[in-house]
Amino acid sequence: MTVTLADVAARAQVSPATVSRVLNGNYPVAASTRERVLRAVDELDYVLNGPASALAAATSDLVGILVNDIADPFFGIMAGAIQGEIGGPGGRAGGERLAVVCNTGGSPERELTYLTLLQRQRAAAVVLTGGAVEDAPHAAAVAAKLRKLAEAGTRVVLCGRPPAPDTRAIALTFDNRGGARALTDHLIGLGHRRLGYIAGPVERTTTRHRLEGHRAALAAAGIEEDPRWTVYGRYDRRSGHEATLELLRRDPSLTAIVAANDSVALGACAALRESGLRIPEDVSVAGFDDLPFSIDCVPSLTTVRLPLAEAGARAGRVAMGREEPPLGGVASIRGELMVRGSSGVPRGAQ
Amino acid sequence: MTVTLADVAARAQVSPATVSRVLNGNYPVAASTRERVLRAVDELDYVLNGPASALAAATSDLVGILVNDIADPFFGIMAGAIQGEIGGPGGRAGGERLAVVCNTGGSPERELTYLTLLQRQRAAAVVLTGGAVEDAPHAAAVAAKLRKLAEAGTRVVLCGRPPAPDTRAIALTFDNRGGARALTDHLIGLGHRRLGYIAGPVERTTTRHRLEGHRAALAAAGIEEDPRWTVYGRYDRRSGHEATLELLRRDPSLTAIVAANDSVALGACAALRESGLRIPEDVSVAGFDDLPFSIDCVPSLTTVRLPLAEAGARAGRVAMGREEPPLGGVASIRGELMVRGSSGVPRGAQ
DNA sequence: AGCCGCACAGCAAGCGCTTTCTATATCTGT
DNA sequence: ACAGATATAGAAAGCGCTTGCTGTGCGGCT
Repeated sequence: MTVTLADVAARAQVSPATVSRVLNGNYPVAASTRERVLRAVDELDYVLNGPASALAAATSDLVGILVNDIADPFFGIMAGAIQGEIGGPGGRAGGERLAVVCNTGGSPERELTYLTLLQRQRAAAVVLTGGAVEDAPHAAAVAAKLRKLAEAGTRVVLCGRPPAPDTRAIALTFDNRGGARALTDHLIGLGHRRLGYIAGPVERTTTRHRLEGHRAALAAAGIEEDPRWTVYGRYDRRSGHEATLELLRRDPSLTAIVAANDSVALGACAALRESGLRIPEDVSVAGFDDLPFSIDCVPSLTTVRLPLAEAGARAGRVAMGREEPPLGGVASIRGELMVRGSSGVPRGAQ
Repeated sequence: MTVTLADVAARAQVSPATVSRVLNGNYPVAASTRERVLRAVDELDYVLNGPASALAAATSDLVGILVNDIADPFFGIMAGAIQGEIGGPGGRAGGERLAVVCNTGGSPERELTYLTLLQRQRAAAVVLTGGAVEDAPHAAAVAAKLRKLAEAGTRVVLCGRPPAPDTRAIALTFDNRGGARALTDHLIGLGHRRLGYIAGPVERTTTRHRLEGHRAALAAAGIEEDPRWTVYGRYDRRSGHEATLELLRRDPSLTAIVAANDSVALGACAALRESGLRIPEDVSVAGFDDLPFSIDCVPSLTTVRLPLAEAGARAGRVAMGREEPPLGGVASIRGELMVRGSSGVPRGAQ
């Protein structure tokens, strides 16, 4: 039925062992023999049996990439960059590895199940992207899983995610706090004193860190925050739209709205416009991440650029052991404030 | 070192066979025994060895999803929907399958290599999304691969991709031609007579079909097309930006620009604005796909909505054998014209 | 000339699981 | 109470590959 190593061996008149060695190229084989084998492989259209190979060699060429939302370019860009370095077909790496991205949908259980599935497949490496969920039991479960993966020889890298203590996982973390701080500092510098904040889901680290940075800026400027100024939502445009209307209802005198990310900011812009408010004359808007579309918004979005592709590439290289992990296993990656058209001097402050 | 089935069996005082049956749940096992086994599994923290299992059972629980560009929401949305139905962890499907998305970057070789890799892993199913490359040798190679996959028992589904003849692959195709026709008809109906077209990469089916629809509309209206009105590019905003400037240079009297997709349209809008042209007063713009951000553009984008999530979900179900494939193995999925703010009556036509 | 070492090739023992076939209780019906 | 059916557990034969160890022939060395 299906062609096996033995068939190839028979055809090439060599032993299965030799065929295996030709295919893996990690053992001396005479050129003439090699050629004969390769010809047989070709003629028979032989395809290695991955599971069998993985079983015998006790390793696999699978690399898992976990993302929260595959439809969100934030993750797509990172995943693409990681995959580019993993090798995958065409990657600059030699060995062919199957980089697979797994969509957790932000659900802790799914995350855990995927990790188990990857563990089951004896994945060569795993990269977890995006913020973690701040639920103690879950965090512990994930940490335990990561520890176990590491023990089994799977390299674990966190990309854009806070370090996981007591784990051998390498962490490339985004400095969300610092970026948010710089962003709000900028707004305050323009003269804003009443700033609404549209946060992401409460339980996520990213949400908390960005909010903390925002609040640190307020505190530093001596602005007392009104609890009505913060609304929690999701990381999508719809959430930004709804939250903005809510914010406007609570305090129509807001002069700026800081969004959890660019998509949310986009929704916020739409809501403001529908409410008859001009950006930035009436209300300034700021996003986070600097996704490709941000520059094309009208007005273009003031935001914090996160080097997603670079971070992903680095994570990929580290996962493949092609780059030294940062000292201490943790690196903080800074964002860059991008001041654009959506932020301006508040009305009245001239 | 690592815990195996045998260890669990020993601990539960049963045979390995019994443990396997408990885990797979496809053979009667007494409740008391099952419980004992499960307890042992738990205590030992046993994780099944995927490769070994796949080897013995001659099937795997891997499902491959091929996308052209993982950073593009067009693919992200489809991939997410497919994955949702594949089961994956948390999916409504019971069995846990590892849905993996592979990023081909639009490269034919990568596509082929990924297919081989999936064949090597004995994937349970493969879903190919997005347009195909119109290169005869490559198309033949892909068709051969798909045939081989199908022979090996892998279910093959094409989602948003033209049918592959001589293949058992199920195809859910987008009616790009029809959608483009409707879109340009709309523009012509508004009074436009000089329309620029920003196409995608030349060699892609999607590009050709959309362009054909556009031209069919022109022909039906008796408009003779000027070759200067078409520029080929890529499916991203940058390409739209550049192409628009080029179009404007070639013929400043254009009153409308039809873009290959929404991202391209976004870039086109930016270029027009930079050129001091108003949308739609001076130039109308139209996109394709209706990605989430399209409605938030300023003005909001006239485009053709493609039911990406629905199509993906359906493809996923078909791939899992949970839904009957369409008659003849091919279904055409229509888009819906979304008339919004970016298209209007051309200047002078009042 | 004779011996050692090297460069290859083959043997065979698993890797950890699934599954067919077989064995042993435990029922069921009359 | 006994034959036949039923339910459940085990033995063992692989699945297709990798790899440590064992041959074998050859050139180079003294």
